[in-house]
Amino acid sequence: MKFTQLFTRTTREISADETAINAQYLIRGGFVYKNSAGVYSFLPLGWRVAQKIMAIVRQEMNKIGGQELFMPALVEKKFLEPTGRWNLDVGFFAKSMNEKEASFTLGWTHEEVLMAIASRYVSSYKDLPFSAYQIQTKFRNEARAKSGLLRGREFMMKDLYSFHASEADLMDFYERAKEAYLKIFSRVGLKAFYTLAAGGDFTANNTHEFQVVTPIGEDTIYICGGCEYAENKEISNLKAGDACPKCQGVVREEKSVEVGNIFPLGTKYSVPLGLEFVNQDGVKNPVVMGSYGIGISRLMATIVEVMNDPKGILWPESVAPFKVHLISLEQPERVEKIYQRLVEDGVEVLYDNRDDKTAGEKFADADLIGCPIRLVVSRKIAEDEIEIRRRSESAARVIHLNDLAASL
RNA sequence: CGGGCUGUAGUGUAACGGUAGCACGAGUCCAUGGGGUGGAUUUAGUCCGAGUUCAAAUCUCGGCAGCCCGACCA
Repeated sequence: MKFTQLFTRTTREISADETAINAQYLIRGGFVYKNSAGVYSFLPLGWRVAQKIMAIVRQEMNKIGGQELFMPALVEKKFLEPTGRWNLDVGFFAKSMNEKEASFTLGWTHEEVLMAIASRYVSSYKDLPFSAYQIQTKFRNEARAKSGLLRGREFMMKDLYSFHASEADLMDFYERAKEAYLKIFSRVGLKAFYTLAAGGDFTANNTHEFQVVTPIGEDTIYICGGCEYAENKEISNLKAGDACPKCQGVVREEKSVEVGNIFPLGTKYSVPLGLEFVNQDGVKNPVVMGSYGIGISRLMATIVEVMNDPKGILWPESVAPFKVHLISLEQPERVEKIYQRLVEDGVEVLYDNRDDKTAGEKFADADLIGCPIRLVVSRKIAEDEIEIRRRSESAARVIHLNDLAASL
């Protein structure tokens, strides 16, 4: 991709109201456009990042047997009434043109919807277990959208639902989902703590959240410095300095962002909705369920919150919009050749080919956009050389062009 | 949803109730070319609606929006 082909542009200034680092850098870099508070468009750069995150999530969900599907955002009243979630004051109700009362809400979760689908196909224990997921836009009428992409009214979420014949089978899958989640967060460069938490509107049981430590987080968690056991303050009796209930290590308090969660729903929804299967003895039983969420857009924002410096973002290579940010300061013909060769080698390159920007501006933009590797071509180095610098490093070094491929 | 603060150009700011101005940005052109360079030139604004007034960015009321605190919260 050539910089001059991008229809977006970076900006130096941003509204003073934008206090969250993720909002500042993502907007300034041209990753997202803020349509309304908590409502964002993903621009070409941001969409590339989102797609990379989604690809990782898909890979890990597929590995544990998740089957991807796609459900409607419009959810009719009939789905949510049986579980008492129609009037929960969470959704945006779709405007109805010819009835006084709205009959659709914009989906903020999809247990009921998928269960309606599943009921068409599940009748026997032989139909279980299975799990299905989607990556879709969710809508929640947040009383207070804030912190950039961290708390939106509209956001991207991966929601997976699992269906089982027994509690034991659910918990077996629950463990595998946990491992898959930890893998996902690790792959996008984050350290996530598996945290015991309350279930909110989803289940009366305790559940688990995946928490990433960062000052902007809205949650408070207690983490053991020894075994990394963690509890959310909302259910915890711990306080900083306490002994870990698991290993007696010292517990510390941290602010954190909930990037994912897993709920052992059990039969909470299958009972009211009548989702049953016949077991081997011919007896009807409610399906045992779990649900598992990852906020894709929140995850993207969290990565920015954790990986940045005063100049901009430091994307991990796994989710960076491009691996390489190539800057031409002079001799565009020469740089063009390098660009073409990198592209032919399958390297994702953002080539800053602008001829009306100064070196300082190009460097500043490269730092802001945050691709892992910066390459610079200029008169200062020999024809067969190129300058390389990792975004995480302060100093650049000059290498021979023949060594370029091996250095990426 | 309660409380607080605030709405003037993309950003930051001025203007006694009396001509909406400045800087930066952005666009164009020229020069420049290793950390946001210099010059010329262009562009763009009083959140919306009522009211008071000869006259409203300014005063009043009502909306709406944004930010912060709290409550809430996959």
